[in-house]
Amino acid sequence: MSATHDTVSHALARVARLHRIAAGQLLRRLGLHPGQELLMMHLWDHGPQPQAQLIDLLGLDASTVTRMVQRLEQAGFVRRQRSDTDRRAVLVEPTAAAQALQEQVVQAWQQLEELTLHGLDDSERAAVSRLLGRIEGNLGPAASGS
Amino acid sequence: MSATHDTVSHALARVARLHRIAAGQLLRRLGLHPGQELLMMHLWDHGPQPQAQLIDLLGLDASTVTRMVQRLEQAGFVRRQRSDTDRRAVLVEPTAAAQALQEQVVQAWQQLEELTLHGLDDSERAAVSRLLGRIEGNLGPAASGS
DNA sequence: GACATTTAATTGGCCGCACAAGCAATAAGC
DNA sequence: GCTTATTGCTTGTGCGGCCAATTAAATGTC
Repeated sequence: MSATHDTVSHALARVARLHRIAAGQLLRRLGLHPGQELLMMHLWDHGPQPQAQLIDLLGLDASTVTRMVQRLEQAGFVRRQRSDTDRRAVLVEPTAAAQALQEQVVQAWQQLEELTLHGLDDSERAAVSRLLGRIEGNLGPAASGS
Repeated sequence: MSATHDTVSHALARVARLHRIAAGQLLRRLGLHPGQELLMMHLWDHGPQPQAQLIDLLGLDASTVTRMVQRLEQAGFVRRQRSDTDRRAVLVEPTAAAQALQEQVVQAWQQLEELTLHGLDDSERAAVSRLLGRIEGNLGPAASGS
């Protein structure tokens, strides 16, 4: 197969894109765009919280989260509220509409998970988790030499 | 750690983003944006080819490739040429400037690969490749049941 | 030949996402 | 107190990426 570089990096990029597309198709009918569901899930899990927290937890850029939250607010899924104790912080909380969505999102996410891991047995799934974790550690914060 | 859903899907999304950021940092100084290097590599590997081919090979949306190629052309890395045999097709070919870049890109890509897989032994690396391949198959074109 | 159909590419619109720069409020140093 | 970081968020800009709709050329059908 010619390809001198059938690297993991290539594969990772391709898989991630396919995965994102799959997620998009599942989430589309719920009115969410891929990426937003991660934020919403954090909100559902940990309750109302300042954006700074979301930024940290999701590992996203602050500007990304700002705009994502703005759009989610416009879509009616979250509410924003300036904190009293710290007037620059913004608290984000899910709306009732979002609560109603939670179940469906979780379901879609399970579908996606099953689609992703279809045909892999338990030990293989464990291996995937473990290896992805290792890679995440490698690419993570303490980004190596220099 | 609370999180009820530490799914592979979550991990995959996070890892892919980290990976993309790492790629971005390595490619930035070369004047390329993450994603473009994949296109260029295909061009280097398989020579001048119509966009349709690139779209197919990369698995990207046609519109994405159109604009990516436009930007790469503006940046001076590719040339576009309407095909004589098929007047709607556009042939894309790397420029000399791009050729000069190839080596550095390949190097950056190797660095990225090493960073990504740092600390994993051969068998683990093989496992990553194999498992990603399986997942890619699952998410791929013939998207499963129903 | 005249027609509909498929294919190649493009454009418009919108989102995720990052980096860079900026603004306002808080905290730290003196 | 006043000045200087530092922190939390926002806006500007630009690319990757998708989908939907459009144009133009090539095929296919009658």
